[in-house]
Amino acid sequence: MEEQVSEKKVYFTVEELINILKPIFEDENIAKISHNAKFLMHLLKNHNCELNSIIFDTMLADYIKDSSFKHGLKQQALSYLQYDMQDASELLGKGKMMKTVCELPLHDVFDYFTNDAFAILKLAKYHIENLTEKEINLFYEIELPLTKVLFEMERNGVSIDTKYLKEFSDNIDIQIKDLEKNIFEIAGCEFNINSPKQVGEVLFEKLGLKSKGKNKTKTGYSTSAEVLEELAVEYEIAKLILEHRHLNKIKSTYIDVLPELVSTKDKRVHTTFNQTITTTGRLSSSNPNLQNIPARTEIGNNIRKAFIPENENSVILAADYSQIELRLLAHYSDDPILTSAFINNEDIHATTAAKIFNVKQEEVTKDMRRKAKAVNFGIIYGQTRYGLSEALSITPQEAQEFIDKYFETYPKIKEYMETTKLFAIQNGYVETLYGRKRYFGNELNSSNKNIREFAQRAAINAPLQGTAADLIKIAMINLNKGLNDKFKSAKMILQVHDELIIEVPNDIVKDVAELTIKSMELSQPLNVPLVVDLNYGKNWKEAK
DNA sequence: ATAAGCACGC
DNA sequence: GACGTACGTGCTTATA
Repeated sequence: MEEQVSEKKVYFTVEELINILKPIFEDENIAKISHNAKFLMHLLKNHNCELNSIIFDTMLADYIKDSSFKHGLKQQALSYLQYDMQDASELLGKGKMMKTVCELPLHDVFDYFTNDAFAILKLAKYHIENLTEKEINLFYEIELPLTKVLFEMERNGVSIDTKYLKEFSDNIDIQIKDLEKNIFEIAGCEFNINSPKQVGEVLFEKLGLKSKGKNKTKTGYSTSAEVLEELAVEYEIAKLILEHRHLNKIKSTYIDVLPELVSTKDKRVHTTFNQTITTTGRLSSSNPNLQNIPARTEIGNNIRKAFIPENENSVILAADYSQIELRLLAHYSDDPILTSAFINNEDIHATTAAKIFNVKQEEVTKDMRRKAKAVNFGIIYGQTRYGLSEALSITPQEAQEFIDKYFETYPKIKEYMETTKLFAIQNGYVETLYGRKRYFGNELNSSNKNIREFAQRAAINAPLQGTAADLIKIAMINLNKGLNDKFKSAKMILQVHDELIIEVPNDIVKDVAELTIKSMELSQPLNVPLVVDLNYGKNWKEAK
């Protein structure tokens, strides 16, 4: 009770600690082993200390070994070493009362730190002994070098036009208020439009609207976009609620949040790219998530105007892979029609449309192309007739006909999918071009049809999505090296799964564009061309 | 704090 | 008869 408020006792400062260790951290001739090196690199860099010569990272190694688990130090120590490590919260407390290590006597934290270090060393040994040659290769050729690239990208951050967002916010506020007024008028009462529960009660009880399809969830009425869209045909209020939801989503998730996250130090927003989260090998982005900035709707797309270069002497350059997963499907299946379509640079959805509708390429209508696009898209995910019927608003029977026709057209794709499933069932995993594995446990043999078929679809998708992830990671490593060597003033700032965003000074934009395409094409590793689309402009929207 | 419902991206 | 596209993050509300 004696250390209630005001004066926190500080036993030592982070600076003191880091300065003692700085000569070691920075010495290139002293190899280091870490758990989550990127986090430590940020911590040290914030105190002007580099972390050089990281030769192993137990978090990355565990992710490579099996992406489906959590990769925390404590979990790993328990499962591989049978160590039950002290939780940080036992030492520091949690919530508001949480202390920093500086507020504890050194000898109290000493045990904790030495235990950590000891566990990391033991785990590194464990992993090095257990990683296969292919996994070691994935580790040293891709994941470990990528850590450094991601670190630099996170530190670069991205410049945000806060003035623009403020105006946008005020503007959208007026529209939201307006919608609100109209909705309340039709409803004949006021309620919280942000509450699905209240929306359901108003629509289905007070107003007695009838939905044709299902409109129930576990807990009550469903007011999902799917349900509201169907209602919107007949009822104005459903349309208004949809619009309200959309505007509110855009405002509360992006417009009002991004400006708050601008760092006072450099006026830029710094995301975290998580390297060990997804089961397929993709990155994820958080705090904020800059991989889900709106793109589909006009209003959402305008958020991208807020992503700008630091000054007018630079541009935002965006480069993305064209149809990378379908190209990988062509590569893996070696299907002659799909492969030749890519080699001849055909419009792939139109080609598919011509085949499944039995018409000539030039007779393909927009609607046929739209349907074929949905089929192509669905194939990558092992989509069922039900999913496709939903996507196209057709019956499952009709959807099945499309799928049958598709496999008739592309028999080698059917074959590839069957082979992949069989491999997964026999081996319990599937893998990417670079040996990244995804395991399935017992799911592929589950007596539960849902679990079983879900796992089968994942087995089909994982090599495609995962290989695409491998490829862009390699491209990022190459590009980063090229930029650091030749174009120091250009900054890689974002990755969105098949797209890279770079901030480039005007005078070198042509050179950097060329380097980017070259880096992403990767000397054409597939039996179909890997094609990169590139554009630049004064903001992210213009770069698309 | 946590769960549920919903919606944004690829 | 219900359930039927992969992978994520994060908002708000409601409940505890």
